[in-house]
Amino acid sequence: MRKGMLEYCIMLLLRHQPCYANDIIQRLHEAEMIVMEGTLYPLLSRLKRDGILGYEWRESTQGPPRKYYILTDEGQEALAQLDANWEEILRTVNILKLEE
Amino acid sequence: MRKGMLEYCIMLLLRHQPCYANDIIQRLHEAEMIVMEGTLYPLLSRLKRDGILGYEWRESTQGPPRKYYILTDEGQEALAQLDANWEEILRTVNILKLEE
DNA sequence: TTGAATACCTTGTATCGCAAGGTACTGAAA
DNA sequence: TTTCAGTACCTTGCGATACAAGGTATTCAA
Repeated sequence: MRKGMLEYCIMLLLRHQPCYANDIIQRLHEAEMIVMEGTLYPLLSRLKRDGILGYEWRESTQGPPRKYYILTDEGQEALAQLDANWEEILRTVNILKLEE
Repeated sequence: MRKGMLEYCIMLLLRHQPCYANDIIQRLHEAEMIVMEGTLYPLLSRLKRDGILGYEWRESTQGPPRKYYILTDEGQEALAQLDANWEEILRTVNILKLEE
């Protein structure tokens, strides 16, 4: 059921501050959503390719450098559309739950 | 984004009264969710095969007989689980939307 | 210089939803 | 009585998403 929600959640997460993959996994985990590495990396690459996300390399104190992703302006517009979709799904489920 | 939501919505719809395919399409449409025939029929067949749904044939005043589906007892239990999943997704999105 | 930790990425598989097309029953018009 | 439009059910092929498993590369300390 979480299918398709991941992209929305990641865009919400990256709308204000940049994160690299392990940040994202951890912060989603804190928000009670589990995501696998093998799911996340291809998704980030796709969103970058589509212009939704940008990234910059940053040095790490320990280990190799990290790719910090953040939402682009185009991504902000796409996020507004997803917000609308989410509201629609909320309405649908609420209507169905209230029906007898 | 609606991926995986369809199954939940259909189970909500069939928890109280039986419907056949066109009923389901129309009632989901009223709840602002569009679903195609080619999506619905395989999904109903799968849920039947998994014991989530049952059906009975009913004569129609016009046209061929209809398959009226309804949620089984096992389906009610599965629905309770999906309700819990849905609440979790609500929590996740709310947490992410409130973050700065 | 070797190994553990960290980080990024790829490949193969399963599932879901859609578009397109097909089968079958009914009743009314030609 | 034959034909046709309407209704209802179903299948096949395709693209997209998520996961499991495995692979590559960098860093630092033993």
